[in-house]
Amino acid sequence: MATIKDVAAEAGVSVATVSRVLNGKGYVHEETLMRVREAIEKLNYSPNEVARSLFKRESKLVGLLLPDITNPFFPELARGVEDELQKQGFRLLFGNSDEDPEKEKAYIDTFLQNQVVGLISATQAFSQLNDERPAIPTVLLDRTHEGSYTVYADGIEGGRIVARELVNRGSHNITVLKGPGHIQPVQDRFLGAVEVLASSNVNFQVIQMASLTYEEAEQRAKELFSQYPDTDGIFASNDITAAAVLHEALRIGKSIPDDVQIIGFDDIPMSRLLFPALSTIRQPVYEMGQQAAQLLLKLIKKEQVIEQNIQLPVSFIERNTTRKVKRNG
Amino acid sequence: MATIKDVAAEAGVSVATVSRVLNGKGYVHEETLMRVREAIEKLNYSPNEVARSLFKRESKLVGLLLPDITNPFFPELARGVEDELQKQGFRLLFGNSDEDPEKEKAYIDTFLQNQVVGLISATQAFSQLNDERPAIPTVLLDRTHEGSYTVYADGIEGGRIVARELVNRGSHNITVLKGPGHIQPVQDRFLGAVEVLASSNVNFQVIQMASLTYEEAEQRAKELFSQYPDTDGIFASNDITAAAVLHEALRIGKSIPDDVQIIGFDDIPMSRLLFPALSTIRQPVYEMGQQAAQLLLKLIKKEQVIEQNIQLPVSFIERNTTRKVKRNG
DNA sequence: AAGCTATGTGTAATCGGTTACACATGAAAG
DNA sequence: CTTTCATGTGTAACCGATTACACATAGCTT
Repeated sequence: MATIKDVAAEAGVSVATVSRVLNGKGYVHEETLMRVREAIEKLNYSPNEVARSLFKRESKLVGLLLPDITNPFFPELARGVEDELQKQGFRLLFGNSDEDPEKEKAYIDTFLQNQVVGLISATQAFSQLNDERPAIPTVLLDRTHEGSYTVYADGIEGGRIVARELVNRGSHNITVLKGPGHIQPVQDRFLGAVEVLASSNVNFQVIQMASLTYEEAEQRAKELFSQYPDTDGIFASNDITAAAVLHEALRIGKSIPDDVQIIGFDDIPMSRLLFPALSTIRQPVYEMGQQAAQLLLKLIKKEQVIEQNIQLPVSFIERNTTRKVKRNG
Repeated sequence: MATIKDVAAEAGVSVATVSRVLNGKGYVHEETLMRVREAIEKLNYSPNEVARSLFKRESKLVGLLLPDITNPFFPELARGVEDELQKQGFRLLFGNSDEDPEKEKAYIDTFLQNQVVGLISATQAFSQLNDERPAIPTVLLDRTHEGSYTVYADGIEGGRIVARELVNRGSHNITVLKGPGHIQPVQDRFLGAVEVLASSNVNFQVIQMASLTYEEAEQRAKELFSQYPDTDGIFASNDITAAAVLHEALRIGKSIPDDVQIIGFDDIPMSRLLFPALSTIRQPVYEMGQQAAQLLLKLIKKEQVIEQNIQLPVSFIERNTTRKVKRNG
């Protein structure tokens, strides 16, 4: 690899001059400029970003921390972040933490050691790092935390919508599969749903889940149908859970949506491919990633940010696990 | 952030000594060691990886290039790679290229500028960079290229299995949705399937697709059923395509698998959740990622590698889009 | 007693950039 | 004719680590 010295020698100038043309700052004679450009071309030179980072004390890297890219909710998020950062020449250092605080810390440490200019985290553990938060711009994504910059979808409203739709479409006996309480956005969905259910004229019960994995959901779904056989409406907290519930319902011979309506949350790509296609709440995931990246970019450039917390709207996606609503009575 | 100088001052030694304890090489007096450790602890010091990289001329970073993490095939791959590298303290610089040579080049350039020690690429464009291949250890993943280190699944055998299963389970009129020919592993599946079909006593026809996206597949599926209404077996080239075909088949009232059998390829997570659950060829995706990482690690450490090309076996996953095979006639 | 070797530590060069500062030149201003 | 300023370029310090090399000390060997 050619260095700036090689280019300087080739062009017959000093390294300072080469650096000037590289960065387009300071005076450089037109002719010198040409010579340097030719030398760069000839040697196929491109500057060493590491040396640059060292001097500047910041890189063109951003750290992205996710719980698990394998969870179908996250690839779109990551893509939104990446597409937005990439435009500005930033690159992504990326890690899956599995919500394990140890791993989390290890990643953050090495990210910082690599002098990332910013951090985006969609992990719960991260948002709980009260003390010792990294001193660089940080945006929480799909998580919230007092005093942090955050981008998230309106989970409360999402939960309300689910409850309303279930009720409006005729469910009277609703079971909510409640996700782990320590995950804020999941908690919000639950709260929103309960708020509406409590003020509606329906029965409802809650089954607490320790995780939102397919495996646990399969188990809970069995319990659900044996414990509450009269359930005619289910809020599944996320689409993966909903998929498991849907499968179990079909397996035991329920007719969907006639016997039981099911609504998920997230609108991950597979939801439309389920059978029956899953009615769900759509979060604008890709856009959330983009917004987080844009917010981070502003923080990095120390531009003024108007909103510290960006909340994006959710919407109901009607598919075939809910009944058609009757119009005009 | 504290630097090595701060630590040296705190411990009353020179930076060289601190460096020695950091790297555990060279002589350090027991007592000095203690003092330095305490200073490190006290200042909460951790070495600047950028400065290290500059001097050593290599980082602890590996570049990972994917076509699109949003394609459900890739998250597992990425996870396999990451988990394996993470164990050895390597971090991932990651980019989606959309198979766009421009983007591809931009990513590779910046990866190199950041002095990554190795590269893993699952993109087609990359494997076609004949000249000007980066001079650092590189492993192609799910792609092949003469003279490169590669990790991939046995697509030919996978294609054969599909054809055999379709035929053995009673299809006589088979349509193959052939993926784009320039993607080697996709081509292999096709070749394997044709090899078996040609020597079997069945009719078959081929529909060429320009991509393997859901959108195109929806379109082609319509053509398929109108052009070849007698089709009773479909090889869909990947699971996403299979999902589209399956939906279209159900939409026009075909009974699956009685009227038409469908087999996909990849066994992405959604496949088991489709209805009917999709019979497919499973690639050991996570393991492929791991193997690629392990191979790369060996190349980086200049250990001897026995196989330049690692081919992993595929297997048939029987679910409900294929008919049960009759045993003992 | 002189010479070796093992141990322990510091000085300074180095990696490849950026930039403060000094200096030179020529044109314009007074 | 001196002063001033814009333009153009080079020298060298610096970012934060690593490491070659020099040097010092102490214990062994012969």
